[in-house]
Amino acid sequence: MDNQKVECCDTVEVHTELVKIVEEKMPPEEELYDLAELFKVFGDSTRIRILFVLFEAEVCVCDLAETLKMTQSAISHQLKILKQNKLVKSRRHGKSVFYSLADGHVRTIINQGLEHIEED
Amino acid sequence: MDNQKVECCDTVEVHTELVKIVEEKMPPEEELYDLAELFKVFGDSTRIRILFVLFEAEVCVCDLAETLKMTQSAISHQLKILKQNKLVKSRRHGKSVFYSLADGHVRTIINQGLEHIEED
DNA sequence: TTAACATATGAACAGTTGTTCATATAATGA
DNA sequence: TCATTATATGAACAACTGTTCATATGTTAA
Repeated sequence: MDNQKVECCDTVEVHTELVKIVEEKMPPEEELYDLAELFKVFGDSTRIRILFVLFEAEVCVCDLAETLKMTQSAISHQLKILKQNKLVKSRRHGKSVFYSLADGHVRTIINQGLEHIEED
Repeated sequence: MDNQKVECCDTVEVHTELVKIVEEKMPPEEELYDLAELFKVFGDSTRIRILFVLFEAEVCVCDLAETLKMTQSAISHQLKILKQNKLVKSRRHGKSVFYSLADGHVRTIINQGLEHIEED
């Protein structure tokens, strides 16, 4: 099978090879969806800012609201999304609920993102 | 300044310390916006699937469309977004335009994401 | 030039998202 | 119990996003 000489886009047979390779390596549909869902969570600057605060300390909701100059409700809604996606965890102490980072992936992912945008 | 005994949310003074620390470490507004913008690009399963194909090979638009079973137009629109954010680069060869990954951060970011969602 | 093929793009539409507002739930102390 | 404080949440609304459709641009060969 000499697929070097094949020109693009008017062929029928040769691309089946690419399709086969891709189908082997591509994660299943559900995993792709979850992956996109995860990155969607990082794709909002309010949530990014919340994560940056949590890089520094374990913080309660109203302190987050005050620090980021946003309403308690807006912060609370976003914290829910962060928690659903296991990027933060929470702990109740009296009337307050304290949030902190769930694991190290959060830092790694954000740092890789920063490296990318700082590149040029 | 004994800020250990301070209870949450009814204080005025002590939180200024947190605010100060956060303001020091938090990237500037524009950078946060760009960072969120970058992750937004990863936050769509069509674009994720395009990137997974490009992990395997340099591919032209119509092959991407065929492989992913989507219209050429839809793929083209998404490639534009990927290119604007410097995740892919392109090269024209005759009538076709071949796309490939722009740099290694793409793989790293996606792999970190996969690790996170596969964790539990 | 003209026809045919490959890709890019603008407009439109439906579906999604983030914030606000009002209100509910939860914990504490009097 | 009741009032107060802290947090969570549902509904509504405006803003944004991804796909489709029609069409434009770009390249090649005849």
